[in-house]
Amino acid sequence: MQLVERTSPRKQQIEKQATVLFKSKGYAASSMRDLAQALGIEAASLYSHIRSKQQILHKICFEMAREFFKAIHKIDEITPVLKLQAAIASHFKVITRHPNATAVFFTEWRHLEEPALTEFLALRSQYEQYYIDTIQQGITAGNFKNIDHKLAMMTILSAINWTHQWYRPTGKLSVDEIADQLSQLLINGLGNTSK
Amino acid sequence: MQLVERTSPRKQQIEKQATVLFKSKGYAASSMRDLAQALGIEAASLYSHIRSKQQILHKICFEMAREFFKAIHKIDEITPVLKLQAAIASHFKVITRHPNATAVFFTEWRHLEEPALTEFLALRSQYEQYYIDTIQQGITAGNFKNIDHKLAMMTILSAINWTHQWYRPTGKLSVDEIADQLSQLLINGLGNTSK
DNA sequence: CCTACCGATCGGTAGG
DNA sequence: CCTACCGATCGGTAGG
Repeated sequence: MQLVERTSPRKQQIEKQATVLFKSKGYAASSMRDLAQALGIEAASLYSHIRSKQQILHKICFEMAREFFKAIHKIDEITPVLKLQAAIASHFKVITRHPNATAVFFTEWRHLEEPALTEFLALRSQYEQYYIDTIQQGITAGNFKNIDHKLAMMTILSAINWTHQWYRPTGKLSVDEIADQLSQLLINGLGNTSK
Repeated sequence: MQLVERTSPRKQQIEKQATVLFKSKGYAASSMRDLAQALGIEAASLYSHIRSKQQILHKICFEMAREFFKAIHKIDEITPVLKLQAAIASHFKVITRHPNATAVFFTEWRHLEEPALTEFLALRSQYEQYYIDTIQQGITAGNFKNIDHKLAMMTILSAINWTHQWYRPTGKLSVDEIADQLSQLLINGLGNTSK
């Protein structure tokens, strides 16, 4: 007796291929015929496994949203500096673990149809609030400069999110080295204060 | 006798409206019928003024590329720190002056057809190289920490580029204040070193 | 998973 | 700037 609804292997395969396709061509420019061809079947056959093109996008976006929230929930640091460092590292690692899905998440979410779009934006705001709060705490505690919270949050998140554009597992820097250098750059700056 | 080829007002109007449309729906999801409707004419009538949908995208992307290069060419600072500060401020100001066109530039360039796409990517690399070189100079001079050049360049540019997502002329921070805080955050970091 | 097909919409042209 | 229209392609369904 199977109580948990499982995703069939074929469905997973379709979703995975769709993720690759959406990433490379964008959601709107990706056709179901492109997707079917990549899988070696007819377009009509896709609909035995999936409901619609939109549903695939929905799944990608909301699964990634969950991954980002999970990353934050694991953080058990107390001081603002350590919290922010941990958040930067965890967020970056979600991107490295799901390079295609996070790329779609970042660039294609706006093709979500209502009410999913509104729900998605609410989740994003909620996530951003964690960073704003942490920055606020750091300013109050005297650890951070008194800088506009939203500007600081946007700067930090955009820097991490942009890694999906250039990070390659085969690059010379390891995942941990990039996470460290990102934290270092964002928290301590590029300037050399020892001189 | 008119030697310089001028863009007719109607053509400009079409391109401006297309920029707004491409920004809000994305290039692929924007139809020429959408564009015509926004202008109160029939889709077929657009082609008296413009050659194709692709040509409009091409113009937007390459005009903005020129704007960004112009911003850099004006910089006459000598020290790496001042050069970088000036570059950040100038780059951000191009975004504030062309909020719609830069949004399309950032998100829709990948819908350029060859050979324009390859040409565009070459321009982008060339532009990025200016930042990499400046960072390299700063490291050599001992002004900057010894951090991966490409990572630093990507972090800086992504932070500035992302401003198009949240900057509003009606916000509480002025253009100069944002430029200052961005430079401050990227060069000196969020951390409060005075404590 | 296929064949056959639907109505809708696409970018663009002909000709005025 | 319009009417009329082209061939191509779209997401998706019916029925097996």
